[in-house]
Amino acid sequence: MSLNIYNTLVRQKEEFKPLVEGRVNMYVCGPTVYGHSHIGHAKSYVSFDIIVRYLRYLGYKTLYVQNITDVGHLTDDADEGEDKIAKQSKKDRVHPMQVVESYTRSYFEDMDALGVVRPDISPRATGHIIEQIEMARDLIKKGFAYEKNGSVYFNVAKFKEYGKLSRRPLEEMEAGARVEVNKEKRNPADFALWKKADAEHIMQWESPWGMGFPGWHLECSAMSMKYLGETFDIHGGGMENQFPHHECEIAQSECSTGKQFVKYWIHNNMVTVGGQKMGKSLGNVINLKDAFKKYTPLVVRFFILQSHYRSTLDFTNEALDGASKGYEKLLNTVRNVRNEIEKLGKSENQKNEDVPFLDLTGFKKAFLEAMDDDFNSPQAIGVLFDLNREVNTVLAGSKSNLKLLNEINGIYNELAGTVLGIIPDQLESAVAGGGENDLIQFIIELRAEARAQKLWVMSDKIRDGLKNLGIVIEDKKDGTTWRRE
RNA sequence: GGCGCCGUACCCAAGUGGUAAGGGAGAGGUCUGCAAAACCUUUAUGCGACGGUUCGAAUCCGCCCGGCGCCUCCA
Repeated sequence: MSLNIYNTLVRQKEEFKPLVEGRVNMYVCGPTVYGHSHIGHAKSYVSFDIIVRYLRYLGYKTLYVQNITDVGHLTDDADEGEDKIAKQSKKDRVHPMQVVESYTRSYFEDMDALGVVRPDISPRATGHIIEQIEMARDLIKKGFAYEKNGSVYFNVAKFKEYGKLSRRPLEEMEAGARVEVNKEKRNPADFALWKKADAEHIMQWESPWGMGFPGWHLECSAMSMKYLGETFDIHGGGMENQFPHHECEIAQSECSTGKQFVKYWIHNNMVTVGGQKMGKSLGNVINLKDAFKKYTPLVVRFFILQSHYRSTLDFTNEALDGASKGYEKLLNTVRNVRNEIEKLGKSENQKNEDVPFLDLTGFKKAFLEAMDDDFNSPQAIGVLFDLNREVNTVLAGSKSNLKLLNEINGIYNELAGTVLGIIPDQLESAVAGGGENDLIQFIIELRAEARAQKLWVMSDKIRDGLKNLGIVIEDKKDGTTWRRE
């Protein structure tokens, strides 16, 4: 089977064929850095993270570009209102660039915690003003844009295919339905490539049309094409950006180059909170830094991957708690496999005889088939749990050997680790030595003696005490193991 | 008003023509000094309602009900 991707452009799954054999150029709309990241960012970037991870797993040399928007988004309409970053800088009483810097760091901090692999290039809009001006100038020269009072607008009427992504025919759009029509525009649907800046506007640059700043949509076109070429393989983003953002990107890019802009458009769905849209206006935005206080980042990641990227994800404590338990179950098995490997590695007895049969190849195949089908991570995780059950059975039995366990460990590392990114780098081992671990091991030995003498009150007290310290004791046939909660 | 999505057990969630994955929770059992973990069994003749197409539909078509999103900044 081969990789199939749901392409918004054609509204169906298509077999993935890169423009250049063995290579993938991919761009994803990044965050506007004027506040801490929220769970919506988490869903989006975790989703695209497994797409990048899987493409790389399949052997594609993947160049992943994700912008940082540090200027240009306005609070109301795309072309009106206040600059959000400028607004935040006034509120925090710091320079806009300081706002941008601190929230950019915050963003990467959160994404790192979620195990999101960093983009190869994270271009900033303010670092590409020249490219944006150049593109606007080119579009004027080619007759697709016009200047009016120091601002530059894209003339939507000049691009017949406008609306092909979002399937909104221009003539059916109600002009000024909710936003007052800008008098400078020839057509209400025209959008700004460049905006004239007032004197008090802090972030502004010199241009052929006077002092100003770039329009919202321009940065993504200018930066993606700069690093990925005039036509590239994949462009991703949130569904809410299909219109107008991505539509405008297509219009300005294809008019500028005369070529197709993007081959596959991938859109991820939104997060809801208690069934309601999450948004600033509703005041129900959940920041990641807050969410992480209650759920570890990898639980959040696992929770996200347990639903498909094109489905909405409802963020509730009940659902998170369920995911948390399931995740722990999966991790427990991986931990036990590793413990067993260390233990067997040290012992003389390799227990080679009668090794149970485990169809690891079959599990791997099922996993990959799920991922091939438009990155169906929930189904892939289902396969992992099927495998889990059989591995637990092997672990509970007396028949296993190092070779089999190493193969099992390899599969977990490959599928759950490399592809899904849900196994932490550091998974404590109860067998490995080291200061605190030795101490815990010593306490467990004391308890073993108490148990040998049937001093149940004492042994239970030790168990409870360790539990209160976050250390869980498990008595097994061949001894006691422990793990941190 | 225009465009679009969704409705699967108590909760979360795959499945898009061949007879309901997986996780959580619940019940019973095995193991255990007791726990915990793990394993086994069990929990939707049923996939919002009603019609239709088909040998066969959760899956396709129609209609209705309910929820949500976009059209305005948002991942």
